[in-house]
Amino acid sequence: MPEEPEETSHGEQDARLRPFPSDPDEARSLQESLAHRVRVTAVDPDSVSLVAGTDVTYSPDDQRLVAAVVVLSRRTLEVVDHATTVAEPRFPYVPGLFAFREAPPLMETIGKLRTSPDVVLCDGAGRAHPRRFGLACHMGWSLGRPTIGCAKSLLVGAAEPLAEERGSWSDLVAEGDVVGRALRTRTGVRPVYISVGHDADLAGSTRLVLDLSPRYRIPEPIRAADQLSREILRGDGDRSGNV
DNA sequence: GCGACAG
DNA sequence: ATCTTGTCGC
Repeated sequence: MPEEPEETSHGEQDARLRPFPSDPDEARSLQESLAHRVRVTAVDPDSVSLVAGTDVTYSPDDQRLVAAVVVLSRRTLEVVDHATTVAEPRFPYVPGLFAFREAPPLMETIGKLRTSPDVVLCDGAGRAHPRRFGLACHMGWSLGRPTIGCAKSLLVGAAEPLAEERGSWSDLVAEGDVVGRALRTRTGVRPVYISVGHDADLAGSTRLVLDLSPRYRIPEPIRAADQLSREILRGDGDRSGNV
C-alpha cells in the first residue's frame, strides 16, 4: 500500500499504478523519475523489533522462481514469520533493472505475512545503483516503509580499503557520491555492500546489519530467506517445525 | 571500441 | 542466479 499522498506529478501517479513496466527503457526512466523520492532517515537499530529478509531463487531453466520473505526478531534472531510465492519470471535479468524482475513476486510475498516487519533487508542494492534506485529503493517506495540494500558484490562504484576485522567499514563511492558502505561482517572475509533503500541511513543500517550477522557473512534474515526459497524450489516435502 | 555488470 | 561434496586451512 503506497505511502503519503504528497504532491504527485502526473508521471508519478502513473508510476503508482504501473510500478513495474515490462519495457527496459520505460523501466530506466521510471527509476530516474523516482530516485529523488528516496528518503534518508535515521534508523535506530535498538528500536527495531522485527526484521524481514528477502531473496529469490530461480530454477536452472529460468522458467520458475520462488520468492521468500522471512521475519526474525532483531533481538533473538528467532524466526517469527515467513511466506513464499512460486511464480514465473516476467522480466529478464538486466544489471540495473533487477527490481523489475524481483520486486513483483517479493511484494506479493510480503503481502502474505501476518506480521508487519519494521525494516526490510533486501538482497541487492539500494542507492548504490546507476540511477540511485536499486531493488531496495523500489521495494521501500512501493511499501512505504524502511528498507536496506545488502549486496554480496558491487553493481556500481568502488569501496575504499577497509580493515580485516569484523565491524570495519569504508565508503562506497560511485561517480563522486558516497552511495553506500562496504561492511566486514566477518574477520578476514569479503565485505557486504550496504546502501539505503528507503527511510534509513547508512550509520543505522551498518549497525543493524552487523547485529544481524553474528556468525556468517550474510545477515541472518537474508540467509533464512535464501534457504527457504531453495527448499521450496527443490520441493522439500517436510516443512514442519517452521513458524 | 572495450570492459563491467545486484541476482 | 544455477550445475554441486568434500576438503583444505585458520
